[in-house]
Formats: sequence, structure tokens, C-alpha cells
Amino acid sequence: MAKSMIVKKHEHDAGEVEFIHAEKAESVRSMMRSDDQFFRFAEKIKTLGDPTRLKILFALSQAELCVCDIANLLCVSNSLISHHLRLLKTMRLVRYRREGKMAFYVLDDEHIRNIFTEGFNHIEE
Amino acid sequence: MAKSMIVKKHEHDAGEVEFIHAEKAESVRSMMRSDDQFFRFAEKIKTLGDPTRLKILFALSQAELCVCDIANLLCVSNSLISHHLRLLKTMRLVRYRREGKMAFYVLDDEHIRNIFTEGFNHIEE
DNA sequence: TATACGATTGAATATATGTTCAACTGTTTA
DNA sequence: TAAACAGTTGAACATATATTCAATCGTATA
Repeated sequence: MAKSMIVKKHEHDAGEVEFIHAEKAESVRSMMRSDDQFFRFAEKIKTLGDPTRLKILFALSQAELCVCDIANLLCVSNSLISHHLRLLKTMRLVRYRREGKMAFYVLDDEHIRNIFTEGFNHIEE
Repeated sequence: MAKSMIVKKHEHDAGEVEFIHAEKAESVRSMMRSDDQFFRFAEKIKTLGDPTRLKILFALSQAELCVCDIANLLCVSNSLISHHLRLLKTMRLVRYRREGKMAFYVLDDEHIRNIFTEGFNHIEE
């Protein structure tokens, strides 16, 4: 109903953080990992959170493929595949080998291979 | 060295897609899942690809907590937690229960609980 | 009943991210 | 040696996403 009325916050001693359920919350706090660990973990997961990259990884879990064939397979540009492969390479999820003017990529992460071979929609993260 | 010279593309019969390594590529193509499956899978993974949500899920894997305590625990606003919880609820990763003016949330996904209890940095997706 | 409080919501913002495009590299081959 | 080709790169763009802020809801309480 009414809004923006005068507000007089309940003054609380210091600037200390107050939990409503102190015991439980403190116990959880003691289990918490560092910000950095959560951040890095999230970065790794993000790498997998894109349909195009998932397709690439799935394809590379089936066979060693050159950039060109991956692009045709997914019906997208060479350039796009190359961009994604760079990221996947940085994250050490794929490995590559040069042969003449071609570059052959393979999946280089057994955990991801398992996700795909173990049914895909079955485990589903 | 030089650039933008006249280009005469090698004309190839029809508009058919051509693989460089036809046999391998066709075999991989036959294993491919639908766009929709990749898309939905990626959506689920994306939900986990954020540090704040990971922290929330980890906290809720340790105990049932109210929004307010989660916010204090992570040193972020109530509002932010609420936004994230809505998404997590939509994705059926958390469950909640109302009690008076408070809402208590818990983790509602055993697979995620395993990821956390099995070492966190050990499996690391 | 008016105020406080926990929680939710929507709009606004800033930033991150996927995709496209054009230019370029290095290798092959005609 | 010049053209074709596989692949890479950086800038530009559009969209998605996380976070903030102010307003609001419903419940409790002084």
C-alpha cells in the first residue's frame, strides 16, 4: 500500500555481520572454500556451458577432426570453430596436431568423454 | 604479403556440403544429437557456471538456510541472492519452505551434492 | 495500526560472451 | 610464382547475463 515512509533502522551495535541462525550459518561458513576456488571452478564450468562448444567436444569425442570438417559438420563458419577451439585448447580440453595446412583436433579430457559416452541426457550434469 | 587479389573459387558441383575426410566426418555426423539436446544441456550447465550460484549451492549443500543468512555468508545483497535462487528454483536445483516471513532453502539435487562432497577441486567438472 | 523486517520483483546498468566479417599466415599445387 | 586453401586473428557487433537500486509484498511486532 503506502511507500517510502520514514524509516528508522534498528540500530545494531557495531558493523558486525549478524546471522539470524548464527550456529548453522557459522558452521557453514567454516566449510566455505575461497572466492578464488569458486571463481576458477565456475570458469571451467562456463567453458562447457555453450551449445556450440558442446557440439565440438562431442564431435571430437568421436573422432579426430580438422577444423574444416568440424565447421561443415556443425554448419557454422571456420572462424567460429577456430575461436572456440582456441578457448578449449586454453582450458586443456582439446589437443591438436598440425599436418601440412590442416590442424587435427581431439578431445583431451577423459571426464568429458565420460559425460558423453555415459548417456548424455542421462547424467546431465 | 599481397592481399585482396582476384579470387576465383574452385567451382564445386552443387551446394552440397563437402567433407575433407568424408568417412570419418559422416560417421561422426551419424552419432550427433539434436541441436535442441545440446542447447538444453548447455542451459543446465550454464546455471552452474557462476561463482555466486556455486557458493549458494555449496552453502545449501551444508545446511538449510534463509535468504538473509546466505546473503550475509556471501557478503552480498539480499536481492542478488533472491534473483539467483529464483533461477536455481526454476532449474529445480533447490527447494524452499516458508516459515513466517522467512524462506528456507535447501539443495535439491543429489548429483550436485556429490560434486561438492567428493572433493570440489578433485573432480572439477 | 504503524513500523520493522525478510523476501521478491522489475527496471536500469554495466560487463561478458558468442558470432560475424575481413584481413592475414603458412602451406600446397597448378 | 601466383592462386587456392586451411586455419588463425582482431575488431565490431549484438545479445546475454550478473549486479544494483528502488519499490513492493506479506508477516510479525511494538
